[in-house]
Amino acid sequence: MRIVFAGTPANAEATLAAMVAGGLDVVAVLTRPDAPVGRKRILTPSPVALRAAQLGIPIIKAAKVESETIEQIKSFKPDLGVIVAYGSILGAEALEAPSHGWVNIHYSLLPAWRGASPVQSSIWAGERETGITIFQLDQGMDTGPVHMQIPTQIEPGENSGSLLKRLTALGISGLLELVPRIAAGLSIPTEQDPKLLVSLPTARKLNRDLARINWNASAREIECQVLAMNPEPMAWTTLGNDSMRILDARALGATSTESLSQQDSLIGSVSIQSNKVLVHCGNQTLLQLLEVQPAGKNPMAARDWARGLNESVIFDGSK
RNA sequence: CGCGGGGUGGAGCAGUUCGGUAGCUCGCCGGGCUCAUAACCCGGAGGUCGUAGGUUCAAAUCCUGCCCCCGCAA
Repeated sequence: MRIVFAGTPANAEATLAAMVAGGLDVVAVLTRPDAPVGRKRILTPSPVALRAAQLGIPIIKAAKVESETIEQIKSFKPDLGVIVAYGSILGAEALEAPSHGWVNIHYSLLPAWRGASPVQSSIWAGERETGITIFQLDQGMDTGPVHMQIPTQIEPGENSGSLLKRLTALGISGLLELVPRIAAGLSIPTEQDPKLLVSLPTARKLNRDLARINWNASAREIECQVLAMNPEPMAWTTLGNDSMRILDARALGATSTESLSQQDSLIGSVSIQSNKVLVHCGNQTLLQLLEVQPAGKNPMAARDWARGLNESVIFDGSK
């Protein structure tokens, strides 16, 4: 099987590397163009582009897959396309470029959480199980027929970064198993339930506004939000004029609000109890901060942050 | 030249405005108290205050150059 691989970020890069290491014949790589990165806006190739270059695989860089790009793809005479977080939609013509079409590794159990942010969305929703789905790409948004799925538990306290790593590994093992079956014509994908495709929520693309913490929510809801947003775009709140990122936090059991003073029970107020940094959230719940990052500082343990405080602190309560 | 914050013993901070030989909360080491402890008490080690130069009797503190880290924005 001559395979064209499309992808852009780190998890796609890991998948590409594993495919090659696993003996798959990747004849070309499609990735997004170099993009400015960081404060200095240094033009940087995507992780996939860097890996492909290292592996000596021809690279096609394109932001949109249009006629010229499609011709380039076709010139490699691919049998199958594999796409992982490429970052752009493939039209009908592009879908037909490889003779067996494209398969996509999606990081949820479709039809749940189709869309741009399946990993974050499932954590934010507080779900306990997720997984990977490898499906035949069609023109819809993650609506194609499913080749295989591998479920996995979401561990307590697991954030999007670590979950994505695990799902990437699952996707790789699934793909390495699936490709030979596709080549042999043995994998017959099953259609997704059309009713569920419509009724289940989609995983919308996250942005900074969605990552802002509303302390009126319950501690458990905020915990899920914090874990979902880590590492991107990272949950945050404000303290006066400065922003502060919350990297890790846990909702406490419902029992510990009693010892708080009146003032400490204001929404968003921070108090210290037996070495725990607690924020009073909505519905009489408490969130224990574990790791934070004030603007301009490096990430630090919440305890360390609290140590340097001179006065009582109240986060801005709502948006 | 996008905007902004910051570099002070292992950690997080104060001190810089109005120069005068380093402080707080922890951690660490030793000892004590305790049934016990992340609690408490006593003692101790550890810092050329990012770096280079300048001003001064004297610089963490004032002036200049440089390096590094980070938030926002993109």
